[in-house]
Amino acid sequence: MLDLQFIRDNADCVKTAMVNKGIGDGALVDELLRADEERRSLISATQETQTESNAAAKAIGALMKEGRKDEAQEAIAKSSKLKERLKDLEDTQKQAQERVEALLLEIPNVPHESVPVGRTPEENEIAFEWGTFPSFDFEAIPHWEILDHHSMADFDRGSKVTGAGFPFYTNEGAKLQRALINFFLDEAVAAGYMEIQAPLVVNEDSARGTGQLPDKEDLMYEAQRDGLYMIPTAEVPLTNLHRDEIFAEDALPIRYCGYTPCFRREAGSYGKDVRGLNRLHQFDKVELVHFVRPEDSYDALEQLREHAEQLLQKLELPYRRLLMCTGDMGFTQAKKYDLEVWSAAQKLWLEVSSISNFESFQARRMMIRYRAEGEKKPRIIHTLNGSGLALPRIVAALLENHQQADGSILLPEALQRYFGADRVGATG
RNA sequence: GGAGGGGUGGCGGAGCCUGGUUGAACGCACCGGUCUUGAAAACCGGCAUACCUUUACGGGUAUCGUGGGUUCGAAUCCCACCCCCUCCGCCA
Repeated sequence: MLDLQFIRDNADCVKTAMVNKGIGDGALVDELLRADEERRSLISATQETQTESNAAAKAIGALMKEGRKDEAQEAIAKSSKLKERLKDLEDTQKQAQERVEALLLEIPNVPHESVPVGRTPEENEIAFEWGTFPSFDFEAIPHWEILDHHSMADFDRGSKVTGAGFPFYTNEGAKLQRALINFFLDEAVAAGYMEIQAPLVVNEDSARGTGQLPDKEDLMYEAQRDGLYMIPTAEVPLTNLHRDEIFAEDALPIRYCGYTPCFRREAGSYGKDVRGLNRLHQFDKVELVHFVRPEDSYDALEQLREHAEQLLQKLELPYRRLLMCTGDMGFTQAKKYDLEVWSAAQKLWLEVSSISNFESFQARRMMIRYRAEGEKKPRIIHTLNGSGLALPRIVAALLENHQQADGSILLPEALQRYFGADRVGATG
């Protein structure tokens, strides 16, 4: 959420941001400002009455001590009346407060000035492309056929045991998963990230902290009986790790990496482009998270992006980098890149990483702060995260781009020692 | 799952039975100052967070796990929930 004071001072800027993000016409901002004015006047009124009441109670205490019972009784009677008024004021003030908070949660983050204004995915800026498309002297086979051919995954039994979108990985398929996870984690640790193994379910406060709640509850599987949510990404536990904390300045930056399965309901997304590994309810991902000082967050964003791109280059996968336009970047982000790999048989781009700077938007809600050298008041930090990387589509791209005429898949050199062989399906 | 104990400021730790200048003793840590050639010690002072208000200085309100309640007044009494610890049981 945004700083209320910031919205007060920059109402027009926030309205423009909402329009550019395609979230309403900014009328919400005026509504919020009105509600806030009401809230503040109610707070003042309540506090005045409270002051009066506190003073009265103190005076009664003094009278009782001195044994002046009659005077105390008189004061008590007077104070009781005050209390009724206070109760009413407190109730309306609380309502006003809740209203402001609810409205505040509906105001999206303001895009960074470098973000292109646009409404649709077509208006995302293709900022960079790397690698060349493979050329085959045979018909390129889609990854689901390759998986089947080498018995690397079992979708049918996954459907039987759990449901669509929950495949089993088998044989070399399972081993390839493990190889990729280790590769991604080792690369992250070498780049200075601390490895974390996080809980796979989180409570409601955490889901709210990173912005999955309210609004996006359809995204998550829920263990209703216990009030817990299965994580849609490791971003949720890794960022909430420091909820309600105040860092010393020299503790920053903090950089975490974590592997977790991710669970997404993906309600209503059935149809095309969901074949094979394109879109699953459960998938594996290594996530990268940064906690940084505000002045460092845009450098951190580029570092994060650079790290993720390095992984794709080491995997020898042609990819492109998109700078997301205002309309396609989401509610909580200030700036976001997507990395997409080329799927050589499907002949389409698959998103494998999403790298975002949230500035203070998440951290404010989670009250993650730091004390700047020589400053009394703690400041809100900036948070960022990025995938490094999401597995299924990487597997799809590896299989499709690196397939050989003999049906085997030649693995990129960086991955071979993790996989323990130079190719998948060596025996044909 | 059963029985008991406990959650207080950056940390430790009083206060709770017997409600009344207790936002909270005391100690440690930390910051500033005096002293000192320098340091240590000693001494003096400062040292939570959010919000409201004020041009500013300042003033005010709330917060002792969380949320309700009792009361003129709650860290202190009552209820619910969450978390931690010890013992027993069960179990990877």
